[in-house]
Amino acid sequence: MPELPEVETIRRGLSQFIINHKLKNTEISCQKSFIGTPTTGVVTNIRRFGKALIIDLDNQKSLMIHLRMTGQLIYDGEHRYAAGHPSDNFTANLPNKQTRVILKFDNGTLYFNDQRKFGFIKVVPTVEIPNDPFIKKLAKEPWDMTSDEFYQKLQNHPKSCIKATILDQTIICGLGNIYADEALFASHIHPKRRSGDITKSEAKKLLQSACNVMDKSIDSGGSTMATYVKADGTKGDYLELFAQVFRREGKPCPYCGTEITKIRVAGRGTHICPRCQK
DNA sequence: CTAGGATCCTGTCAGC
DNA sequence: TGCTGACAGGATCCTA
Repeated sequence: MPELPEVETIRRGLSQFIINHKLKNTEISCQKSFIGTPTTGVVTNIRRFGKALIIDLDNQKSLMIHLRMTGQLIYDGEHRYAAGHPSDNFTANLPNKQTRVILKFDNGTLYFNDQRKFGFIKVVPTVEIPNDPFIKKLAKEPWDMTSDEFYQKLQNHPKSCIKATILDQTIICGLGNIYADEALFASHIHPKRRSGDITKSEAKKLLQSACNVMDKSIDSGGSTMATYVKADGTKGDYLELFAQVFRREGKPCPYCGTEITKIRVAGRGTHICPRCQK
């Protein structure tokens, strides 16, 4: 998905458009994508827990949205605001084949598109959000965790490789495949290292790197979206703004010039500088 | 309990 | 052209 920075970007953007506006109607074209009974109400707040987005309504209900791998939220009203899995849908005429749910507001329409149907929108009583099985299990986000705490968590999974460990949302929350690779590269840690072999100072560096790469992405989120909104259909390459290794296999490492390679770790495509990351 | 692999689903791309 | 397999910005379930 859309990892934490993308969801935060969506949260900030959507807040501008739909807070204090009424959700009037829901159209569902894929049952799997919508859990619970559609509801109506005025949006009072938009929150985020890790990669989950929560839209609170004034009727004690909330919409919990998880985009998983290919989810997108595209708001179309006076302005268009699109975020999530990048694709031509950001500027396409909607709804289209990948539109799974349409939320109609009094001032515009929010399209939930999701190619692979892994994501969902779920109606939950607002008070029950903290008890939702997914929300409940989430660990702290990197900014809220001390490096000692993080180090201890790694020690609890000594035999798991470090990449798998930091992708686990119950251990540290927010990183996905891109930011995991970027954070490991910035810390000069090879993704296949056993978590138990990570030293205290490496853990500290990794935690800081996780904060840094996601901060940087969140900071550029606004301009990224502006690029996509352009009427001429110009596509902003979101990754170019900050990625040092992700999807850069065959290109030189920005530090040492060694060719970046792509390997498989924890079942995921993984990008490393074979020289910088040991 | 852990760690790793299969799985959900659609679409695209490389290789024959 | 058409087919096939691999793979994809995530998380869960199953197995050993």
